[in-house]
Amino acid sequence: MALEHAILVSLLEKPGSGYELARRFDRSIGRFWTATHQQIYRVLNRMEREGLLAVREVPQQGRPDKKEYSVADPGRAALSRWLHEPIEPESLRHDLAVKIRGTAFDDPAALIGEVERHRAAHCDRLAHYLAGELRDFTGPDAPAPLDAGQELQHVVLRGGIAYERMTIAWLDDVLATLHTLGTKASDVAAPQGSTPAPSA
Amino acid sequence: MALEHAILVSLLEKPGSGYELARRFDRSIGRFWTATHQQIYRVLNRMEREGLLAVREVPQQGRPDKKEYSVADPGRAALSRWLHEPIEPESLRHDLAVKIRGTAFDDPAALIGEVERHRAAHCDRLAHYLAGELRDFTGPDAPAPLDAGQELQHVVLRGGIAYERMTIAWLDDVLATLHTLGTKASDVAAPQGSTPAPSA
DNA sequence: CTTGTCTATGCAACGAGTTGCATAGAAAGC
DNA sequence: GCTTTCTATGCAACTCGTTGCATAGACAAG
Repeated sequence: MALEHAILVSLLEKPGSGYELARRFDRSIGRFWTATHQQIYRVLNRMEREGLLAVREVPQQGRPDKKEYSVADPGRAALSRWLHEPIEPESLRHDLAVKIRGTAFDDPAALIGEVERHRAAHCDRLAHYLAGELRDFTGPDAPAPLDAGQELQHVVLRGGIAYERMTIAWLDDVLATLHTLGTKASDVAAPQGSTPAPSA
Repeated sequence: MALEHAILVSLLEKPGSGYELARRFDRSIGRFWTATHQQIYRVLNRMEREGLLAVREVPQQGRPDKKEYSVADPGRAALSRWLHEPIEPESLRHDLAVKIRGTAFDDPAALIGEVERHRAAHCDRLAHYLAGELRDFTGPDAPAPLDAGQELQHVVLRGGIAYERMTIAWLDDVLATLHTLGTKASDVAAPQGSTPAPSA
């Protein structure tokens, strides 16, 4: 279970409540993992039961009390053990790629809007990552010599930036392909079923 | 549920049994999705019950009989409906990125082997994709004018190629970072717990 | 003064995905 | 003769992940 390890890393970087973790996972520049607050609360409870985490009730005023979690020694040991285990290179699950191949059996032009939406979302993320990089690592307000943790966060962020740039370029390629197919529209695989293609 | 849609696309491209689907999902050059045979059999059964697929028992000699699935009209319609729905841009879940950030609380040098292993795996995949591209799309044995389905498969494959190239370059960046941190080893975040760092 | 948003936590139910095991005939290698 | 590998399907049990709902006080906008 990698969520467990992601939580350990995040809590080592900075202790916090389930709510705060959920927001970090949502909005963190390093955005290397996603999880809903439900999942996080459930895993936090389990990890606390197993002694991996320590909890501290923090009373607050003007807002509900919170439970601040931090990593206990067994949690640190568990993380260390995981770091020394080999893991499998991840396998992609890319919905949009499924849609692109699926559009061979539908109207290619109909996918253009969707691809453009995705492209815009990836441009947003890229801008967000670049702003974060400037703020935390390469700008004038960044700490002068970065420590090891910051260097590692930076290299992960560079990965995110490279990913977004690559994806945007690929989506441009996809759009060009869809436009080309749109012009010579009629060589779409003939639908055998309920949705006959209007022959322009 | 995107597995359902991936199965529809794959069966439209070519009908086949659960076993064959599992192998396609495993080894397909387009490798856009992963699933175990268990999951595939279960979903195939459900989709058949729902009338999305048609089955044909195919007796074979020298090997067990198989059930060849193909897409029925309602399945085609379901795919078409899904293609016209917007989907969210996928969110990454990158174990290795978690490990990289986690190594701030451990020995950075210990991760080098792991990262090299991943790099090698991505190089293999890239070689595999490039071979497939040459065979199916750009080489002398490829069909001369590609039809729409092939163009779309090609652009998805180009995405896979771009992803692997980007990843390999990023892993080189990661390795360089880890080596740099290895030389100035002692500014690792001081462990507070059970694993004291050996000061080189 | 009502609606909506933000902080903060959680239950219940469901769906997605994994792991281990079982069956069973054919072929290939040791 | 034995083990392993390949084809082919499936059950059972489990964990992981999502969705909908509930609570509850504080604050801001209309």
